[in-house]
Amino acid sequence: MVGPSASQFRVLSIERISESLFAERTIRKRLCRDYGIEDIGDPVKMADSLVRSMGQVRSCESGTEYPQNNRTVFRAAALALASNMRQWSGFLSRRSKFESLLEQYDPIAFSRAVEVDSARIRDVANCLGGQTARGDTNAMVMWARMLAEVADYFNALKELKRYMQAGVDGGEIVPIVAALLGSPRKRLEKQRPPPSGMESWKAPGMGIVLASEFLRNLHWEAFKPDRHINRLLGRWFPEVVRNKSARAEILAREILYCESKDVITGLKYSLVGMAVTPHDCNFTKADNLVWALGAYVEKKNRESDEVYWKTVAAR
DNA sequence: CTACGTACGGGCCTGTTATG
DNA sequence: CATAACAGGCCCGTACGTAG
Repeated sequence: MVGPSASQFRVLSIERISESLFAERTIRKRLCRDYGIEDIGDPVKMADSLVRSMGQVRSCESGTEYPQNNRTVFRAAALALASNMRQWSGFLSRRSKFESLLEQYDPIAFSRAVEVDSARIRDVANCLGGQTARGDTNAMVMWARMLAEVADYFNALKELKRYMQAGVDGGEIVPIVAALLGSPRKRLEKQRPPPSGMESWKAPGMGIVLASEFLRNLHWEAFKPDRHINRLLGRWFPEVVRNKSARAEILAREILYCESKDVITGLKYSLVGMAVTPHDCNFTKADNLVWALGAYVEKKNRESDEVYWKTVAAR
């Protein structure tokens, strides 16, 4: 094996990423505008604000803890779908309208409203905008109908997680559940059927990527394997990608009974992301910052040779 | 044969980036 | 400056593969 000795390995440098995110004036201004954060000069503190503004990391000081009920689940699903292929900052300006159209994320009220009000689906789609608006809206309706039929989806999900946990490393469980919700295989569903009221564990409108976003909205720590993440991690940590490849295949095949390239790739980059996150940083924060770097600074085919990692002693 | 799974390509249709 | 090309995630239909 080439590279650093076995007692050392490379992890993301949150400091370097933060500095690079806010180094250039125009990009700094755009990030401040898009996420409503203050330009206070200190990139590490601004990165914290950015991550907090993305709303997926549980913050200890604010007491905005959501109850573990179907409304919370519907909110997490709807926001994940709302993030699909659209500029988040644009959505934020229409968010309150979106929330009233979705009956404040009450799945029963929303599915009833859709039955009664024939224009509701179109209104939600118009509110979302973008190429996937119709598909995302349809998926939200399916989520609402599904949740209206299930007593306690959140708890069912926790039980599913506990069941899937067997024979799996701690950090691997969230990507596995995301992959399962994205493309559940029949064999697995026979083994672990969905709660009564649901035909399948399939998360409407979501593959492994959006399902990771969904779980993160429920404050499950995850690395969402989207295109920016895959591209940058593949560029920065090619040896880790190679190392995780076999593990991702085993998890897909033996745990999920799935051979899909999409699922294996998604699992692989989730594992890579977690492996290169430093100890003092949670996965969601690292993921949010790498994503922002990919979306705003290190754009596709125009990546710099900046070093975004550091070498640390083995765990 | 059935049941199930995977690969692949087209469609969606807009904001961003490249090209004339 | 206007126009063309592309990116991005998911769904669907089709073709094909494998196990029982």
